[in-house]
Amino acid sequence: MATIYDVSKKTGLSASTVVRALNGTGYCSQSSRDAILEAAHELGYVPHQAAKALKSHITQKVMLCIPDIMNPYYFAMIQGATQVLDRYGYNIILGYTMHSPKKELEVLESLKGRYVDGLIFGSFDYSPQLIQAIRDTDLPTVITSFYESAEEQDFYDCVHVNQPRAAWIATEYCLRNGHTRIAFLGGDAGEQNTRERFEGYRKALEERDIALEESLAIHADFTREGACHAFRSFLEQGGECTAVVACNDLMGVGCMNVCRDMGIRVPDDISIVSLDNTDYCLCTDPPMTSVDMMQRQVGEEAANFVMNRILEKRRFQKNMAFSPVLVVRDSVKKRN
Amino acid sequence: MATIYDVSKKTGLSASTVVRALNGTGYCSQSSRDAILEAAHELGYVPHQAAKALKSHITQKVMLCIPDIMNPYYFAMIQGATQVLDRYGYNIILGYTMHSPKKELEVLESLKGRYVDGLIFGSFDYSPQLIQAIRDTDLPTVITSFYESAEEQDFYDCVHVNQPRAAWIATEYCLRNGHTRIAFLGGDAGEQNTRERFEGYRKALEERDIALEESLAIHADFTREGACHAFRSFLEQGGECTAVVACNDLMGVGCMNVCRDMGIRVPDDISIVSLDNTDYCLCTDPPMTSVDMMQRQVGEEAANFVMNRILEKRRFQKNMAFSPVLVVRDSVKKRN
DNA sequence: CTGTTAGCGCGTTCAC
DNA sequence: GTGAACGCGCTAACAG
Repeated sequence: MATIYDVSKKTGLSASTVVRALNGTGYCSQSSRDAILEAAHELGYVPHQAAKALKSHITQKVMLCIPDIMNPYYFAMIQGATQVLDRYGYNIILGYTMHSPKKELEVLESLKGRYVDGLIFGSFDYSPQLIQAIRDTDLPTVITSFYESAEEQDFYDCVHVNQPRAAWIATEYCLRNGHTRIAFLGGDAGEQNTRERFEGYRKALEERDIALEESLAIHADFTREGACHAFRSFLEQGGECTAVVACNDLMGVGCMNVCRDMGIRVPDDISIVSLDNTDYCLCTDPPMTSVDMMQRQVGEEAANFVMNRILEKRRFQKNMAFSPVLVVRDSVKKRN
Repeated sequence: MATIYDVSKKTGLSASTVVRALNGTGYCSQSSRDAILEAAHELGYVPHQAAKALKSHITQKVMLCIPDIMNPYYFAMIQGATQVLDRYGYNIILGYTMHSPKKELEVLESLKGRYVDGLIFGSFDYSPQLIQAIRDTDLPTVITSFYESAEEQDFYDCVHVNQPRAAWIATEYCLRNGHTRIAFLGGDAGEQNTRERFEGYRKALEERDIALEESLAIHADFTREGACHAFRSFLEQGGECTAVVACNDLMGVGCMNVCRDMGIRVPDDISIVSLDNTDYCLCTDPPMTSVDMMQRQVGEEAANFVMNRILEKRRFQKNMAFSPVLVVRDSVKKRN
């Protein structure tokens, strides 16, 4: 591997001149610059990243931390973030926390090794402990959820989609179509994510003076299999509803699977709305009505925000909220 | 951020003793070790990755290069690779080549900056130029396809699934079920991936003495939208078939979409088999019969192979081929 | 068993 | 304009 010293030797110029020419920083005559650029090219010189990072504290890497790689929710986000970071010459390091708080803390701890310049962090559940761990990394960070801190914070930004509103939109759409017995299919009730979405569901019902029924809240685990199991149990135990709000597409698909297996027609017997609007919605029959959670945009803006903090050394906080958008397809029936 | 010098100062021992204690390399008395470990813990010492990499040439990172983040084909592969690498304390850097040969070369060029220890490289099309570029990185590499070189090679391994066989299995399954007019829905005919799969399709027909019909080979682009468009054109222009072998699930779903829109029943009117066996197959109605391409296993073994090269400094070549497995669901009808 | 020393490749003074 | 010299934090001889 060629170093600046090889270029230096080849051109007869000093190493520091080589650096100045290559980085376009400081004085360098045109002729020297030309000679250096040519020599560097011939030698296939590429700066050694570790050396550069050690000296300049710039790694050109951002960690993108997500709870679940197999969840399609994150694909568009990864894609959006990747494309923006790529424009800045930045690479993504994947942090995979496997939906585990313990693993999340481990990953954050490892970040103290300073191998990234910034962090985009997605979690299902922002505990105070987690926020503290994020703060301890002392890294420009964007979290893809909204976490209001008690204190004035200036170490992280929030780029997120209004979760309660997404569930509200889905529920309200069912209500508007004449449904009143609407089941809520969510994840673990203890997690922020599910709590927020449930809140939107609750609010929509309340606004229309429809009593919340404990038994209509079904808790699964954000997977298709889990939803199948939970929704089947619900029905087998005599649960009745004319519509389901599923907290993600995977669970919406699970519902559809159960309906098909049990001979229940969608949307004639049961209507289904899910949240996420991934490509899964286009595979089902009927195509599934879903609330777009703007994942690509979240990924893009999160990347823009970290890069802004990194490059401009911005210290004050910026938050951005996207409003989710209902995408109507054919899985909801109008009742009279 | 704490350094070994901080630990050194705090314990009164020299920096090298600190290193020996921390890395468990070389002599160090028990009492010194205890003092050092405690001090390191108190200071929250984490070794600086860039410094470590500069000195030891170990980055603890592997690049995983893929052509398309939104293609579900790769999710399981990423997941498999991530989990194995995680066990070794290695991180994944995502290389996203956007299905572009130019971008592939750019990414490989950047790797000369030595910011990873190894490379897992997926491509739709291994050109000699690409292979040369991979060789030029001089990095332990695994490609997720089989590329037989003219020379004896020792710089990369192949972990892949037998592509012609996958298409052969899909086609043969249709034939076994009495179909003879079987359409082939592939990607760009110039790409290795499509060529290989077409070869399996061709062979299956040949074995049963069924003439290959030019017009039954439909070329799209591996996306759902592209497949919709191509398959619809095929039908509208009078194309006739009783079965379709789609080169990936996305395209299989596209076919199903078209059939639904045109009032064609699956599998009664047209049978569909796809390759990949991602979760999309479980969303469709009927569930789609597909050939499992063992992506998780490919990811896992690819990771094991790179790690083996990195840690054991293995130089000779190892190749591993997985046989694809047919997963029968309900999208193929038996004809008599 | 421990400490001193000398780089890894690069960026940044600071003299010239 | 240019080059010499130093240090980022860590590792690996080597001498003690």
